[in-house]
Amino acid sequence: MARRFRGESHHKVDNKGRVSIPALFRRVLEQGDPNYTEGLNPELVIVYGDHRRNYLECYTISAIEEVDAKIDALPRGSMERRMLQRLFHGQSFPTIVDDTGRLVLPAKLRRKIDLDAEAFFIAAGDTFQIWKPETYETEELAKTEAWLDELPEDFDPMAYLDRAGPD
Amino acid sequence: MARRFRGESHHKVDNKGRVSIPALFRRVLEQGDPNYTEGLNPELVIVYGDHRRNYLECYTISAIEEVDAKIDALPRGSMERRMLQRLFHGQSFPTIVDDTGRLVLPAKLRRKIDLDAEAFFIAAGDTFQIWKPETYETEELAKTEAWLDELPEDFDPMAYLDRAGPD
DNA sequence: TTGATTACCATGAATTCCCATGTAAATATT
DNA sequence: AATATTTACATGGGAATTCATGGTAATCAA
Repeated sequence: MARRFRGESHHKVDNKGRVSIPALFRRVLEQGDPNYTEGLNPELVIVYGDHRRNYLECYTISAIEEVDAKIDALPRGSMERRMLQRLFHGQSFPTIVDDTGRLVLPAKLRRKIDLDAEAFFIAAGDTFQIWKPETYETEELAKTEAWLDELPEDFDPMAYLDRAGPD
Repeated sequence: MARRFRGESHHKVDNKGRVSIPALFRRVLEQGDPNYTEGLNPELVIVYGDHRRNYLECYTISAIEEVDAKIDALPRGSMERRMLQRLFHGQSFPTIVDDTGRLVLPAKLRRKIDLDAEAFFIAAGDTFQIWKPETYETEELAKTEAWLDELPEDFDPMAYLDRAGPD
C-alpha cells in the first residue's frame, strides 16, 4: 500500500473556493500520482457522492486507479457496477493541486457540503476527507461518542486491532 | 486504458439541438481521438441503441475502435456479431465537437430520448451518457434506491469494491 | 425556396494564472 | 544557546482565459 495520509487541520476557504491542502497531505498526493515529477503539481480525484454524503473524499491517482480496476472487473450491466460507476465516475471531480498548494473547490461542491469560510481536513487511510467543521463536529464526533458510550467503561478500542487479521 | 471520463453536469439544449459538452469531457475526447491536434475539434461516436435504451452513450474514437476490433473478432455470421454490429454500427451516429465545445444532437436523437431544454451528462468509465434529466431521476435513481432498500440498513456499497477485483 | 444545418460572432460568468505578503519552520552562523 | 538567514506555507488580489450560452448570417438539401 502506498503512503498514507495522516493528520487533521483547518484551512480558510476564500470566495473563489481556494483552500490550502495540508502540506503533509501534499507529499502523499505527489507520491500517489504516477505522473508527478518534481516541480509539477499532483492530480487527485474528489469523490462527493450523493445527497447522503456530506463530506468530500479525496483520492490519490493511484488510489482511484485501484478503485477503477475493481469496478472494471465487475460484470457489465450488474447493479453493483452501475452503482459504483455512478459514485466513482459520475459523482466525482478530477482536479489538480495548484502552484501554491491549494485546491479549488467549485461552487457546486462547496454547496453540496455546505462549506463556507473554513474547511476541516482529516486523514482516512489512503484518502482524506474535507468537511464543513460544524458538520464534522455534530455528525461524526457525536456518532463515535455514542458508539463508544455503548461499550464498557474501560474498553480499549485498540482491542479491535487484533480482531481483523492481516486479510 | 485511456484517460477516463469523470463527473456529471446539466447543460442547456437550444432549439437547434446544440448542447455544451462538459469541458472536462472535451479534454478526454481530444485525447481519445488519434486524429486530434491542437486547434482542431475531436470526433466521437454516439451510440443510441434500440427503443429500450433511453439515453445516448458517447464513445471516444479510440474507445469505439476497441469495440469494433472486438466485434471483428467474433465469427462471421454469428448472432452475437450481428447483434453488436446492429447496435454499434447501425444504431450509432458519428459526429464532431464544434468550435465552441458543443455537440449538435439531431432531432431524431433528441426525440429518441425525449430530450428538450436540458440535458444531463454523466461519466461512466470510458464513455459518458446523455440523459433527459427527468428520465435519469425517475429511472436510474429510483431503480437504485429500490435496490439499496433491499440491502441491510447500514450496508455500504463500497463493500462491493472488495468483493470482486483483480487483486 | 423553405426548413434545416452549419459557420461565425458576441457576452457575462466562472475559472485559471500570476504575483504579492506576512508568518511560521528549518537551517545556518556566531 | 541565541540570533540571523533562508525556506516553506497559508492566504489574498487582479488580470487573463475559458466556458456556457445565445444570436445571426451563410450554406445545404429536398
